Amino acid sequence: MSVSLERLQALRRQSGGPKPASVAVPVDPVLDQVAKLRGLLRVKRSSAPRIVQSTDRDIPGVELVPGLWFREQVLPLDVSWPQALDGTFARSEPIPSADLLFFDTETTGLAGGTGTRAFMVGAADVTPAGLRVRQLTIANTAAEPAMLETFQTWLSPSTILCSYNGRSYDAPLLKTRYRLMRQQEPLSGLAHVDLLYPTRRRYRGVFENCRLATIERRVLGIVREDDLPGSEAPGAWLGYLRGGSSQLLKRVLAHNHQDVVTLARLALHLEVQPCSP
DNA sequence: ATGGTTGCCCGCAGAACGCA
DNA sequence: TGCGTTCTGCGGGCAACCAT
Repeated sequence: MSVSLERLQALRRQSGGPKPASVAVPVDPVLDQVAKLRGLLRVKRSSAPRIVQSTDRDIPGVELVPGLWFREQVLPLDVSWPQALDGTFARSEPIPSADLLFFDTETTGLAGGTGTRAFMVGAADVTPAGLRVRQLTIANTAAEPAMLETFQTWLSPSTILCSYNGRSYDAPLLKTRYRLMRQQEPLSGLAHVDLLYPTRRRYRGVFENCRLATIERRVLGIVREDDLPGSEAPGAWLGYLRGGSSQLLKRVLAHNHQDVVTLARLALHLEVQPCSP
């Protein structure tokens, strides 16, 4: 269960009980953000966010608009983040941490082009409270424009995208989807640090390959439990679309969550352990 | 002055590699 | 499996250096 959900449910419990009229309920940042996102998506209904019940079709998080699910978690940082990363490892200028947005998509396939769509977008950024991980999942194809629109609100002109092979895969894919949805494409103007290349420079010939899963296991010591391979993600989503269980989709969500967390940790690692010249 | 060798830079083409 | 990026190797051009 997500941290956000627990907080939502706690608030719900609070609201259900008797409370003095004079006591002001503090603004919950998650609910506040959901309200803002709904405003941006021009959702008119004023009902409270739909609270997830425990059924087999559940997707963790809050349903922003029909078919678009949003989940946010804030993870405490186990290390202190510098104000800026020395960009040497990526052959770039110093990278302000506040501008970094680690992101990863889960898609319906590898083929690229117009036939492949992203059904999940995960992003992580460093906040004073910790590493904030936000994820969007669509439960039907009609929700894709709303997902793209929401993701765009996470970007600003100073955003520095950070991904693993995202320059070649995720970003072009998203750009295509924005164009197909007739939305303004927000990615092209942004700086983009792709950790694949500095990782290769640093670890080529050291490990069997430079896949993200290999690097996180061998370098960061992360061992994933019950991880769903990326190749099974399209099937998990399509199975859900056809009325199947959300069990596999939840594992995709966990996989995507771990991916963006790993990106953040890898960036910090490469900053400390720069590539060979 | 001339010719040969060496090293560097640049552009190009193909290979390698990652993504789900 | 397709795609985009980076890396790598290669060859050409050029300058510097040295020997004759």
